[in-house]
Amino acid sequence: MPKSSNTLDVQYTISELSKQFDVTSRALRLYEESELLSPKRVGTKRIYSERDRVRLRLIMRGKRLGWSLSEIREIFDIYDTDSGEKTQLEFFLQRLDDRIKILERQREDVLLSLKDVSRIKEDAQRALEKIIANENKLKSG
Amino acid sequence: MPKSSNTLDVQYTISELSKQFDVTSRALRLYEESELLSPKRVGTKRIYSERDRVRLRLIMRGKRLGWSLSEIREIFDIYDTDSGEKTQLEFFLQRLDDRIKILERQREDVLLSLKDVSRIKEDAQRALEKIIANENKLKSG
DNA sequence: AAATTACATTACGTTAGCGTAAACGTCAAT
DNA sequence: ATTGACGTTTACGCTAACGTAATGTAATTT
Repeated sequence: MPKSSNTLDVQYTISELSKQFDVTSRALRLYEESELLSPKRVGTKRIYSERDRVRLRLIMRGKRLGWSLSEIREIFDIYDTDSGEKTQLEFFLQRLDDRIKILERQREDVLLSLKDVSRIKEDAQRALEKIIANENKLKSG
Repeated sequence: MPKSSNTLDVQYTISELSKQFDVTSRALRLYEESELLSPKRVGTKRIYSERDRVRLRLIMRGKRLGWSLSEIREIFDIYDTDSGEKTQLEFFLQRLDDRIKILERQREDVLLSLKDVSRIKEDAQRALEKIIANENKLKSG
């Protein structure tokens, strides 16, 4: 029976990954130092797995939402905790609830901002149309 | 005829405002230096208006979404631009579209994160319930 | 009068998140 | 054998967004 791995055995070099996500290798090394990524080594060279790629996507998402690296790590810790014990699970659930609250706040904030900005845009568009209409009037008149 | 002002003539001291929004006065002074707030002075003391309060709320919202002070200022600039000219209006609309794109990206990111975290929470809850069920079994058995 | 309170300015300190060399190793292609 | 392309570590530099004195002033309170 061949060794079957459910996680695809794809590999990436540091430059491949940095191109894919448009980050510098410096950043990738920092994320590793911050324990967000954990590439294997072949000699001295870093080899990133599919798992690392998935995590990097989550890192970038977190960054777009303004989270710090340590906040992102907290979330990864939650993902990883093997929660066999009851007390650990309860603590774990508490932290999840905290995160959800923050996310819901962010959702609200985004929606409000979108609303504001869209309103301004409509105003501006109307103003622009007025100017254009006026220009046409002058031409034809 | 008395001078009527549509904007309420409420006033706030720096400490009032900092308590209301739970920020330090140092931060408020920094926001002023960054041209996000523009309190009047009575002697040397800062007097904040209702407009400042509204802006501070927007600042805090922006911060929760991870925006830098200069990004927030960009938005305020958009709010403020008096767009009488066509070219200015067009430029203005372009920047609004940029903002909207970023916001929509953020909205998507928040929703994806909420989805992820909620799934993890459900898993954890199921695991916890299993443990509790097992405890009860042991007690009654 | 003395002390407290609330504000002000000035300026140095701190942390996060990288950017940017410098100096070196490794391997394939010319 | 040399040149590039790609990788490594080490380490100093930089900006943003405040924190944190230190010191001063003006108005109240005791």
